[in-house]
Amino acid sequence: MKQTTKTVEAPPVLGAQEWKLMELLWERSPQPAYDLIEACSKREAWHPNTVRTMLARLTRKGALDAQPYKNLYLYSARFTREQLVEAESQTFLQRVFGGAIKPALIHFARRHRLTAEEVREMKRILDENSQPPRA
Amino acid sequence: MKQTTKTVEAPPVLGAQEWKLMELLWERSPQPAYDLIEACSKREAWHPNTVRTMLARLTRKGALDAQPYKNLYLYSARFTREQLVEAESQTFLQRVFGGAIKPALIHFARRHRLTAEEVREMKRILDENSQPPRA
DNA sequence: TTATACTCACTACACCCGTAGTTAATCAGG
DNA sequence: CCTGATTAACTACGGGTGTAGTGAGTATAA
Repeated sequence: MKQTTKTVEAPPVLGAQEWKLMELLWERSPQPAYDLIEACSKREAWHPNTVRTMLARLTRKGALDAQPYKNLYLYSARFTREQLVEAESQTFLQRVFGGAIKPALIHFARRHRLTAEEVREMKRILDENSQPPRA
Repeated sequence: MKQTTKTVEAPPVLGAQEWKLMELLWERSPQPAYDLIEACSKREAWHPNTVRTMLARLTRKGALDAQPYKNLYLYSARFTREQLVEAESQTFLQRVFGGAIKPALIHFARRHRLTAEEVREMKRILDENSQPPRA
């Protein structure tokens, strides 16, 4: 069997507009090009062909799965939003903070005012996720 | 006086490699191309011309200032690291989290294990920055 | 003063992304 | 069966980025 080293496929890198298109696919998959074009022409005022090109590229990149159905394709996301977010976050961390999480967290916490409620939530999450992995 | 609306210049968007080059300039500015080429050829194994091209582009983009000195240029960063980090973070937040800070913070806090010390620090920062600005 | 070794400038090229026009295949209606 | 509408495919193009080759000017060493 033809099988390379890379067993687990890494999610591809997306551009800003491509993210927006993916959002639609995460809301609902699969979808035919028509629906996506419809939605995009409203939400983003994109030309139909623009959407089609993006669909083709996203498919080629492996971000989407294009399943033939009658005379058209049904597109669906091949990665969850979480997976893409994770990948993009890694890239971002690497680029901007040299991969270190702490300065990033500090930066975000400093730059954005949070409500008392949000602060409580954050603290809770910090506690949940900071237990020394003693097991 | 010729003065457009945009008084405060926005920092340009940088590629991944460009960030690495900028790091050198943030460590020390100004620097002649030679030193940067030297450093890059060690740290990143880049071809001298590659570095020069990047310097030219960064200068054209307004990320660097090229000050003539004798028969060469002294390059210096025109924005602080903090400024670039801020800009890049905004873009990232927008792309990936629709501009919302909370999901981003949650994502980062969840995905990365922090030491107890770091958790304390984060909490302190959260407290510092969440006081309702009552003054 | 001439060759050498630097400096910077200009050019190249592949691939990505945003945006869209053009063409070919096909399905549905008359 | 022919026509019109729709789908998908192919082509295009400008700007960005990573990577580098080539050329032109100049300061310096021999």
